[in-house]
Amino acid sequence: MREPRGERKRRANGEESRRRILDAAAEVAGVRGYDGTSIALVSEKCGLPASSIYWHFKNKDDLLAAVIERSFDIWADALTLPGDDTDPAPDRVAALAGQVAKTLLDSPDFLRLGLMLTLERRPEEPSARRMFLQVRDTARARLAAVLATLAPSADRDAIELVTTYAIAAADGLFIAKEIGGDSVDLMPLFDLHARALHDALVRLTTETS
Amino acid sequence: MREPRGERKRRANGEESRRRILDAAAEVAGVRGYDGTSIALVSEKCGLPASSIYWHFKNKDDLLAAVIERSFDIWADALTLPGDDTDPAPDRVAALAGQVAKTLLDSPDFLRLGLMLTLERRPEEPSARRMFLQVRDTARARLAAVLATLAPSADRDAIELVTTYAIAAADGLFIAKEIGGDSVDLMPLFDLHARALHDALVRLTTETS
Amino acid sequence: MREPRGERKRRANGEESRRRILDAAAEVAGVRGYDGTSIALVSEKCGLPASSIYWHFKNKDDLLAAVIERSFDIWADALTLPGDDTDPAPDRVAALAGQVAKTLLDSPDFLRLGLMLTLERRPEEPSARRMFLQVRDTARARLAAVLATLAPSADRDAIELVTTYAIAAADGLFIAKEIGGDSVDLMPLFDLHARALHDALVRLTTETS
Amino acid sequence: MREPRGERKRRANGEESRRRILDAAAEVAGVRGYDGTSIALVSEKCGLPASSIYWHFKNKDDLLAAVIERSFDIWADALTLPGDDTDPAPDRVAALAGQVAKTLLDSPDFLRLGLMLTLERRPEEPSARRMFLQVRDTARARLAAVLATLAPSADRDAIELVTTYAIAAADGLFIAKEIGGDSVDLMPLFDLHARALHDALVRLTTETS
DNA sequence: AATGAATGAGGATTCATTCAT
DNA sequence: AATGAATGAATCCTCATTCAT
Repeated sequence: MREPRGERKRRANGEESRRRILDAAAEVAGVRGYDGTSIALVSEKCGLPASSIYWHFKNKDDLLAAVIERSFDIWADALTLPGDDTDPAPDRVAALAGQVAKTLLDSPDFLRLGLMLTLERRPEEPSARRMFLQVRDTARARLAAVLATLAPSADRDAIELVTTYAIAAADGLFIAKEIGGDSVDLMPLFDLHARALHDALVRLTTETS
Repeated sequence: MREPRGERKRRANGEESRRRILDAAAEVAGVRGYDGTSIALVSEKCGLPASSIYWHFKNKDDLLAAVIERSFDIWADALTLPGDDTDPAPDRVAALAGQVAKTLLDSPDFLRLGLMLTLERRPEEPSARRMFLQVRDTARARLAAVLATLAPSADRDAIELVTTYAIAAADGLFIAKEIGGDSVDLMPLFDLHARALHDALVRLTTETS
Repeated sequence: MREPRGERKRRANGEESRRRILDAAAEVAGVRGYDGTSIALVSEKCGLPASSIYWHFKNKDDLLAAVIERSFDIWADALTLPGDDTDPAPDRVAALAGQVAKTLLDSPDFLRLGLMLTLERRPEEPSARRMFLQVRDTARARLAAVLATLAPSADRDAIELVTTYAIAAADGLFIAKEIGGDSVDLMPLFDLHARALHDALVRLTTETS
Repeated sequence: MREPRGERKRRANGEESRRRILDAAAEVAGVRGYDGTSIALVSEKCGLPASSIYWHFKNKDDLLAAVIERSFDIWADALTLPGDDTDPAPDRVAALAGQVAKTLLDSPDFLRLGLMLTLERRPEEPSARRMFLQVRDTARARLAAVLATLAPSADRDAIELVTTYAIAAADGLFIAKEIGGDSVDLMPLFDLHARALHDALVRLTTETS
């Protein structure tokens, strides 16, 4: 009915198309946020028509949730917790903080989109937001476990408090970097942060013992 | 304020309409972000037709910049820096942190919208974003000055570093509160933060002296 | 920003635009039904852009409900019940039936669209459908009242039965005309129908007396 | 039917798939009409992918025509014309009408979809519509033949008139039932209808003789 | 100071259909 | 006999903005 189109219809390849869509969506959403991410923009970036995106994902919400999920996996994979049990605690905290700083610099889309989703509220919570909060909670649990080994005598609530602070400051530093760009050197900031965490853990240990 | 008697139905009044629009826009934008804030939504919330919004503001960008500006003023007014020069430094830092925590809880729209604007990037930077970064810088300068009086011997770069960290962690704690809601008690977190800042200042003083 | 367009933007005239939209929508919907009536088609027919249609009507559903409402009013206005109380009953029934036949031929959009809406079922009942059933019920009540005066001794249920039959056969004859076009002559059919109604009324009167 | 043993999971089977598609399409189209019946909806209902539907049917039009054809066959099979030539005419008409009423209640999809198709007009007439009008004409011819045996002396045109009226009122009563649901009792209505037909036939016979 | 009406561009999503496998 | 993937056109509707009054 319609002319067969000059360029060969490229061989259908679901796996690859899905990846291309996710790549494009991650790139766009990491920069423009939920509302700012239009299907047309993603379509343009990935080279597939908008209707093809809907073959792979139920809707925009579903797409962005998948973006968050994959971004987290990539980020979590990059984050190899350093050091071993024989190292002194301060060094381990500092190394951990440095590692987090590095991965946030390397793959910032996950956190940037996640924070945007976190701050926005809309009538129907996007499942992308729910997904972010969920994976963030996973990461938080892991960090709490690490901190617990560093301050074995501290009680649960205290560990939770420090964990919350640790993540909050990391979020804030990420934002500071987003704002300041090259004028912000994250390394000394994360050093300062690491020292703050260490001191807090020490204080907890002595106070509760 | 300007209404001489309470009983008269107020006639068309530019000042008042402008305020109603700003109120509505602040409410919407603080929750939905830049893209999510549609003129139609603001119009509905404030009861004035969309075209009237355009009588008071050049465009959406202009409106949101005005929102940011006014929100900052309200926030800054609420933030009366406590204590005087004779109090001991640790108390003053803690009081300051507590004050910031309180105002963020009371009028969160300013920071929430600001952070959303900060994280988003679009082809043409909205002047609302520029406005936020500008007033934020003002606040930052003030904080740096306060910290400088608390650590007189520290050099400029060190003060800048601590200032950046102070603001970053405050941002992060604000977000933590947004996520956690009632399950997050900001007070002990800001206590922890205050202690971290104090220790950092002390360290700076001893290191550089 | 965009060039001001050669043809003068015609002077805004809400009342007239609304009418033009309704005219176009009635024309399209009377032929194509609910699903087949696209906003783009209506827009093309009435000369106003689709977005203008949405200024006048909340959505497609709202538009079509308005179409039904207005079509019914037009139809009901055209339907001047004939005869007076001194005429013999058979003549009055026949005249009434003839009148209905004539108006259905003249302004068929109302009934055609209404019947289409009636037959369709969708997850969310369109308010256009609800509107049709409502005005149809009004017409039904009026007819029942007329028939009651023709068979004063008949009981309520009997009148209801004949009313239902009267309307049903009229619907069916309308459809027959739609199918058959010029090959169907409605007049003898409505004569037959009138006689059937008359006989039924007579039977009711004698049976119940 | 063709399955030799009950226990085997049936393998790909064209006949069975075709039936499943038709079942789903009949269900959807009987409720939603031509436009409202999307291939995606049928696909979901029958469990086969959309592309499989296109393997069995040329296009949507072809599918719906097949639905009409099969629905008519089912309906016609259910309609066993009752009575024999020795019964008195009034009884035979009443029995016939009752039979029609019953089958319409039992398998209403055929008529509902058919009437929807009848009322809609589109640029290209769907073959489903053509199919409905065709089978409807078959049914009509059969009814005319029956009526002719009941009024042997009536002329062709008179029989045609009564046939048209008979079908039209049946259509209308079907619609009344669709609208009124349980509040409409078809039996007395079809009784009334049967009597009207009988009287008309009698009148024809006496008038023309 | 305000607003009813209008409007082109773009929003997400679904459509019927095709085609290589 | 069937299907996963793809696709252009069309769907309804909202967008920011303008303009005559």
